[in-house]
Amino acid sequence: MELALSLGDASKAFSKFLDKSPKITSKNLGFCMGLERRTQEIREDDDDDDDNDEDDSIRVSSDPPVQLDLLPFSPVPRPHHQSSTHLRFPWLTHHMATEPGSTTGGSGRGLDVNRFPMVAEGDDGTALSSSPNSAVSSFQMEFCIRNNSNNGISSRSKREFEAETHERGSDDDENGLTRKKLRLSKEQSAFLEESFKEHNTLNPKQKLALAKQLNLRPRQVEVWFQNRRARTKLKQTEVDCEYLKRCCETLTEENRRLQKELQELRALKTSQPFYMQLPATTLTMCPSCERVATTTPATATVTPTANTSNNNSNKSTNNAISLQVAAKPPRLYPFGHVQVQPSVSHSQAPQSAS
DNA sequence: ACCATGACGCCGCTTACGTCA
DNA sequence: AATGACGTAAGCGGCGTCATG
Repeated sequence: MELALSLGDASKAFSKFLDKSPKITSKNLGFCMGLERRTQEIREDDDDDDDNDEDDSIRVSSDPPVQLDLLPFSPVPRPHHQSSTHLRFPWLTHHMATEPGSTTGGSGRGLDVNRFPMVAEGDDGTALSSSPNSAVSSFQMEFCIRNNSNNGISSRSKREFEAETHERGSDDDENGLTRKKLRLSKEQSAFLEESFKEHNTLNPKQKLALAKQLNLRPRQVEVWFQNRRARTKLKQTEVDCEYLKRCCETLTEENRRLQKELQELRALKTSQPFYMQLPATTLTMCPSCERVATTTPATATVTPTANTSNNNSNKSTNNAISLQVAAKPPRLYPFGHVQVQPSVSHSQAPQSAS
């Protein structure tokens, strides 16, 4: 049995695992088990107050057994020009993104970040704002968008405007000594999410471009991506743990079943008269695990071999029971696109002689 | 070729703050 | 209004990598 357990960088671990097991293809990922219905949804979208949260949630049920087919984690970075110029964003669709003459500052994304003065940047891209955590950026962009599209500010924006105005005032009062909590606007977060979908890491150019477009400091973009990667990893770890837990449960159940079967066979062997022990059935016991495989000339065996690929344990133990599990939990990278397909579960694998 | 050093980016951990029930 | 849980932006230190001398 081969299981890949990774609580660290799962993607690397599993890719290594799969690389080392070239025969383990998607066809072999037949050890199917569903992740149990979790009380906490696996949510890839961190947007916390959208009404359509359910659309962004991944719900995986354990019944009936399902096979989790995974979109391959494809960290292949696209060329920057692809990722940064042709995105469509819902809040821009009708008003700005489709307007060829919109004042985008040449970005083509339709975010009018020039309505308000850009945060001055130093040579290294660091904003030369008076306050290290100046809150000008977040509101500016939202104000631009809403003002552009609605000719007015929503109540939320108004509230934020007042709050931020207050913050700025206090910021000036305290000369930026206290750490101010800057919450990115929904639009900024969505924009960053879209970028994260394209590439979960940033090169300096991309970082600067994003920062300019969102009217954020490059450091903020960098931090956002770091935190986003951490969140993704955390969720992936949760999924991995859940998956391994289910693996363990299933294997325990399988072990219990086989032990019971072994007991029955032993009882049968001792209770049968001597003359019944003809070579019609051959019992082979693995010396290490004391599991029994029976082979009859014409029928199948109790060996629930789930994988026909050559493996060393099979060779070393001859007819020992081989339950090979080679699968991987659903990958969330880069953005949790998990396709859940009903499939034949392991419990439905050939178990003819039982 | 080898080594020391600094810059840089990422990660893990942590803190501080905003939001919500 | 007070409070605790939770999410998240941001700080900090460590580590690996790379370029340079």
